[in-house]
Amino acid sequence: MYQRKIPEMLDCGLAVAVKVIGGKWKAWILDCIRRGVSRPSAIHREMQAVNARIINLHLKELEEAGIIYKEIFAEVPARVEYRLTPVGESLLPVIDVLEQWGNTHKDYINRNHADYASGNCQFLQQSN
Amino acid sequence: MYQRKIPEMLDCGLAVAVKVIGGKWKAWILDCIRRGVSRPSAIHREMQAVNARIINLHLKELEEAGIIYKEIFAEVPARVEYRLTPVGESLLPVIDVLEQWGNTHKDYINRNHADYASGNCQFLQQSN
DNA sequence: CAGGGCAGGGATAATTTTTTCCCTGTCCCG
DNA sequence: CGGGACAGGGAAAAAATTATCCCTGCCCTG
Repeated sequence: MYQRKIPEMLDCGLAVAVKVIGGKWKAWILDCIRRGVSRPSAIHREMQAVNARIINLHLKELEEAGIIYKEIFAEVPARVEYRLTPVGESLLPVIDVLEQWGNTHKDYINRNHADYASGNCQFLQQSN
Repeated sequence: MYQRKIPEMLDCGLAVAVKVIGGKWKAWILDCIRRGVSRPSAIHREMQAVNARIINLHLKELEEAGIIYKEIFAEVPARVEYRLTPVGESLLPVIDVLEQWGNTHKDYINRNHADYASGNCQFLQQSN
């Protein structure tokens, strides 16, 4: 693990939530697990675009946070499945809220971004 | 502005939402503005811990996304106030949900993190 | 035995974000 | 005029995150 040089402020609820869900692929991973795509190799297949190494790192972070946990079957060969902890379950509706807000406003935001770049933003005050 | 080398995937609502709210200090800034701390210098005072330069960068990003806009009063000396756009307003309940989830679970998460580090995590399977 | 799926991680690089430092102006007050 | 509040940004660094490459083992199948 990487040793932080600047301490985090995890006393604020928002900071904690963003920390947990804010990783680049965390939400996607959680969505996989929620849908039952729970084995590492399955998740890797599902997320072709993302390097397996990184998915593992994110999985570990989610595990450290207590959002998911690992079930290791004493089979041969050993099988691993990730599952949501209760707190992980409680995160799902939050993700849904984010997802829904994003879907509702993503066009606006992307358009605004483009307009801002070209100076056409509706909120840009004219300098007269 | 920094020129991205890897394109973003902003078709997913969740990615957009995280992008908007995920910056290190964005939510804090939005909270300031929501509470009426709307002038740059006032925000800087409120967020002593954070360098003014960064706050400005975040403000610009929020502005580009169309979450806030700048009102420049033609006074002398020029006065600036940031305000939430309608879409920015619509983000507030989302932030509240995040904040509330975080506050409810931050102790668990911090504890779990510590336990995980010391091998005491309730979800850690024992290797027998 | 050769090859492949599976779980996992070290070392290192690339990219992105955050931070620091310091500069430009304008204005007001004393 | 000197000092300070105000709005803003360039340049470069440090820090953090994400990405790439390649390795270890175990097992199974052919």
